[in-house]
Amino acid sequence: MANFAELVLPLPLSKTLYYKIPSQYKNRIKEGMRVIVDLKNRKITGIVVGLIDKIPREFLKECKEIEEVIDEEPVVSKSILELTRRFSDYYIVPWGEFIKLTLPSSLILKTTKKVFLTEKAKNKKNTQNLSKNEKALLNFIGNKSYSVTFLKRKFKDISPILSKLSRKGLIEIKNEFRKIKKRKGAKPLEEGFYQLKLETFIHSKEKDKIDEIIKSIKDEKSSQFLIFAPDNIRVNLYSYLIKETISKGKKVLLILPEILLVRTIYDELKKRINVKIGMFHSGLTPRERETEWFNIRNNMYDLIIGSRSSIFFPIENLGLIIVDKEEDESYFLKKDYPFYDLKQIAKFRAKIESVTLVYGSESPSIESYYEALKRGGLISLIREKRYGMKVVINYHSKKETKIIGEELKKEIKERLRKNEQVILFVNRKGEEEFLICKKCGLLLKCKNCNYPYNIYKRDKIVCYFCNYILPLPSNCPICKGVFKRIIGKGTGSVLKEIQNLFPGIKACRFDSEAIKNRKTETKVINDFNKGKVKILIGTQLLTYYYNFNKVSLLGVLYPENIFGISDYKSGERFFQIMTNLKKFVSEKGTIFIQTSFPENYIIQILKDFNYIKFYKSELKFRELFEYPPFFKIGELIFYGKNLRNIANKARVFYSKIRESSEDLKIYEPVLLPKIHGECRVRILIKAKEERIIVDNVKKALQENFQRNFNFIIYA
DNA sequence: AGCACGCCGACT
DNA sequence: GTCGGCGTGCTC
Repeated sequence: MANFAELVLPLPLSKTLYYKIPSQYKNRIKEGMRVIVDLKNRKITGIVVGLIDKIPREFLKECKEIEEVIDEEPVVSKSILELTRRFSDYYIVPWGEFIKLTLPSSLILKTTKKVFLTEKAKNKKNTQNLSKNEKALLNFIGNKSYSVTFLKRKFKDISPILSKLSRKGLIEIKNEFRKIKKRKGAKPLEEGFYQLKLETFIHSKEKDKIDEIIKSIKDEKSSQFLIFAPDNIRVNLYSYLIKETISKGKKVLLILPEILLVRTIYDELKKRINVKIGMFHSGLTPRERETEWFNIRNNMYDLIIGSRSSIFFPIENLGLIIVDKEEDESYFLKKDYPFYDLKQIAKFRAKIESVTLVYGSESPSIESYYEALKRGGLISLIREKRYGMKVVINYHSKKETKIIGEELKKEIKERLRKNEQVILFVNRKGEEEFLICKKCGLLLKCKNCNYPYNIYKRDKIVCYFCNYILPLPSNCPICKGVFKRIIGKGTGSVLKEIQNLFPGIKACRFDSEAIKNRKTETKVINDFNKGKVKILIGTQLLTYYYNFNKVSLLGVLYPENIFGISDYKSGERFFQIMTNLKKFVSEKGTIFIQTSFPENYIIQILKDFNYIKFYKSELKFRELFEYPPFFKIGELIFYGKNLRNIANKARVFYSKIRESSEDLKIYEPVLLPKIHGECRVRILIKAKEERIIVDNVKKALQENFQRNFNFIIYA
């Protein structure tokens, strides 16, 4: 029986720590269970990752006892332990931080600081010569206890009072857990047999190819496939694959990039497959998440449809993982700490659990297509049917103040005359209005994020990045010049212009700002499909929808906002958006692209909308400029409040990694715009192999850099 | 992360 | 003179 437990803590701490197992827990404790331990005088939740008899001698005397074992059953499965361990090592993220990602946040117990009166204070000893405020606080607390944060909110400037009272021994501040909940989720359903509805929508030609996938699932191989097919064909294939997998007694995880798609595909598959389907996305409340998490762990579902975080679900006996719309940027998580690439994790998991991995897309990322061609597993079901669709490329001068040019106006007018509908695509939401100084040309930007301020409610300015709001300044802070308003190019501005151009015609915005809930969403969709709304002005949000009327004109405004930015992926991104938008255009319809850069190669490629052609030209570009898939790029971002600190770290790291003898290209540290008031410094490292980047970054980081950086690889 | 220890500016 | 700012370092 083990005497010690090796624990991982949800902290940016790269080591595991040892704790003694009290005898009453020795029988019960297992790897993957949560425990409560004392760490430097505070209580935290740890995860057991190992049970051992002996620990290194030097730890013996500082080794404390585990205070409580929370779980009856492990919350982190063996394979998730393995997955997170390998992955945290790979991405240089503390193991505990990664395990934390896999659990519903409510399972990581948090302590709050609570204030109690000591016996001394209760007996009114030493309370005579206290200040008015101190007396008031003691009276307020009385026999109860309050959290420090609550008191801070209730009374102002309370910190000095608390520390004084505490020094006088009149109050005590203790760490206490919020209620420990031991929920187990719903009970699993009784074993039942589900009747699989058989459908015959798969053509024999396609069937041959997908039989390979079925075989891989059956043989428990971790092979990887890419299904290159339009939306409807992919969904058909998925439902076939899902049925086949489930009929072999295995489970399926289907990952989609957006909540909305999760709901849509859930509804769609529910109609087709008669099995227990679980749905999980970021729209669930914490309580719902926890329940669903336990339901999944308790084997309630055969198919789980979810967003990104689903990749960490404790699904046993998994046979198939599908990542749909694999090209979607949101799978590359660069917003919160730690950064990670969902597809990378899916690959690790597929390997560890011998699961077949399927990517699906109608416009695959260059990297995935390249890999599928090279390593096999490409299933191409794009029918090169000639569309009668017309692509018009129209020059629109940058100096032009009108958003809708004359030509486009004519086109729209023509459709309206025929009582046809129009979709206009703009890549910005809202009604942007910036402030520019007439005299010195200063564009007013947010001090936290460096994002230009927008005018808000006539007399205020707002940063749409961090929601920082300020009163509208009357003069330029630098030269005291007068501000001029610059109208932006968001959906709101387009709507206004459309309303001026075509009075009496009903037009509507379709972006995350205009579509705040499902009610407005369905209303807009219905109004459009019934023909009440003639012109729909939407952002990229449109690409996640299937259920719109086809239109005879799709207007694309300012596409250079997408392909024009200096990012090796921007061309690909634009082609993908256009592929997604194409589905809204009727066979005889027109795609009208209004741009200041009509000669750009990506615009020219749109003329015949051929993925293979696009792929070939893009691949050549990637090769020439040493971008993925030929070269991998490691991105390391140091962040923190104090720029001097971060700059130091970045400098030390930079000089260290430059000493490495390997074939690396290292780019000098660059200052990035602030996010949430934090400074960021970025260093890029290029090499042919991921491994070379990882190893060298690790070597250069060493122990002194345990936190305050994010690392991710573009592969 | 959060808590302790340690060294410099404004104050009862 | 002290209080308290946050920079640095450690946690079994």
